[in-house]
Amino acid sequence: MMTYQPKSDFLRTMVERGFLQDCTDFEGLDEALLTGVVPGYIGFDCTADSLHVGHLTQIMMLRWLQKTGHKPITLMGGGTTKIGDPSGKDEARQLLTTEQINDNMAGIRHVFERFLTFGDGAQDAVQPNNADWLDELNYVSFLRDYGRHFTINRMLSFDSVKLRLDREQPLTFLEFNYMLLQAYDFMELNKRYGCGLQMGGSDQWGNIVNGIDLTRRINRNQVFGLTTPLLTKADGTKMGKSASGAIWLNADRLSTYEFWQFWRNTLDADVGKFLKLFTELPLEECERLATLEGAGINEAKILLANEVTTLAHGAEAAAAAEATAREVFEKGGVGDDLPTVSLPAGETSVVQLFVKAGLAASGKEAKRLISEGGAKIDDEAVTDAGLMIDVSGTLKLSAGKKRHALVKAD
RNA sequence: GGGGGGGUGGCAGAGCGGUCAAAUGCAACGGACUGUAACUCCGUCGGGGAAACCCUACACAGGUUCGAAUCCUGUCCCCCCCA
Repeated sequence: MMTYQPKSDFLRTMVERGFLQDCTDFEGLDEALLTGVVPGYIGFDCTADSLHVGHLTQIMMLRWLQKTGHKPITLMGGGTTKIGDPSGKDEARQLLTTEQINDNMAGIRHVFERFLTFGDGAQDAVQPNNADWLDELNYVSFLRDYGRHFTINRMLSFDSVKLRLDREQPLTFLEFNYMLLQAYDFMELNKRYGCGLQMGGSDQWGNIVNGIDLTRRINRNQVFGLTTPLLTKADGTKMGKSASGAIWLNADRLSTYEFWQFWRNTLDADVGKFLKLFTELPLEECERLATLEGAGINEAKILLANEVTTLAHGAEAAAAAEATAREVFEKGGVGDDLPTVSLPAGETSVVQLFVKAGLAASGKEAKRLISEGGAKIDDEAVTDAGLMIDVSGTLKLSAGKKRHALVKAD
C-alpha cells in the first residue's frame, strides 16, 4: 500500500501523520480528492453529551479533511443510538429517550464547533442525524429494496462477524443488522450530500465496505473508505482513561486543567505519535521533538499539552493550565486552575474534606491515603485521620504528588 | 425439549461447611527512585466510624446447621452438547 505516493494534500497528510490503517482504493480516492471537493463522513453515537479523546483521531481527521479543501460530515447516530450498537458490550445498552439523544447531539455539536467550521458553503461542515431517514424505514420494503444486496455469505466473511463466531460468542440478529443500517447511512449521505468517503476506526472496516458496495449498487456511484489504526499507548494499555475516568473533550465534564494534565503525562514513547495525530505542528517538528530525551522530552510534553488544549479549549485555557501546572509542580505553590470545591466555612473532619474535594472516593479511601502519608493540606502531611479542620479561606489539598485540589470556604 | 457445566470483589480467576472481607494475577491508589516519565521495588486496595467497633457482601429467595461463598430447595441468567 505504501508504495503509492499520494498526491492529494489530505491523503498525504493522513499517511505522514499516522492516521491511515487501510484504504479501500488508495489511488482512486487520491484522484477524487484531486478532482474536486470530497464530502467525507464519520458516524458518532449519541450516548453521551460529549466526546472523549478516544474520538480525537476521528475528529482530527475531519479537521484535516476540511483544512485540505473538503467537506466534513459529522453524522449523528440519532437513529442507531435508539437501538444501540451492542458489539463489544456486556449488557444491552439502556434505551435513551429522544430528548436525551437530542441533548447529547447538541453537546457533541459544541465539541465539533471547536474543530470544524460549520455552515452552508461547499466546504463547510454539516451535522445530519441518521434518525431523519432511519426512523421512516419500513421493514418489509427495506428488506425488499436493500436486503437483496447483502449476502449472508459475505457478511459472515467480515472480521467483525468472524471473530465473534470463532470465539463462540453470540451475535444477535440486531447486531448483525447494524452493518446494514450503517451501509444505508453511507448510501443516503451520498444521495444527499454527494458524500464520497467514510472514515472510521479499523473495527469499522466491514461496515464501511458494505456501505461502499450498497452505494455503488443503488446510486451507481463509486465511493471510498479509509480506516485509522486502533490507538494504544506504548505500554499497551488503552488510550484515554485516567484516574477519574474518561478524558472528555467538553470542559463541563473535565476541567481544562485536568485535560492539560492528561497530555502532560504522556509516555515518552508516545510523544511523537501523539504530536502527529493530535496537533498541527509541522511534521519535522513532531519528529524532532520525539527524539528528545530527559528534560527535553519533558518540555515536549508541555508543548503537546498546550497544543492539544488550545485546539480543544482555546489558547487561554491552555496558558492557564500551563501556568497552574508550573506553579504547582515546579514551585510547589497553588494555581487558580486546580479543581476547586466550595464548602461552607466551619469545622469538618479531614476525611470528609478529602472526599468532598474529590481526592478520595470514600472515607475509607481517604483514611488509607492519610495512613499512607499521601494526604497533605497546604503541603503539610496529615497524620491524624481524626483531625478536625477549620475551613476558612482557601486550602490546598493534595493526594500524592500529582493530584491536587483547592477548597474554598463560602 | 433432553443432557452437562457455570454465575465469587473494577476485571480475570481460586476457594467448595468453620481459621473468608474471601488466595493469586491485572487494573487502581500511596511511597521510594526520577523528569509531574518509563522500568523496578515496597505498601494499600467493600462501606461507616477518630477509635473501640459496627454494617453489607460470593446471581436471587428460602432452608439445613452452633456455624454456609461452600450443603439442600426453588427462581432468574449464561455457556456447551444432543434433538
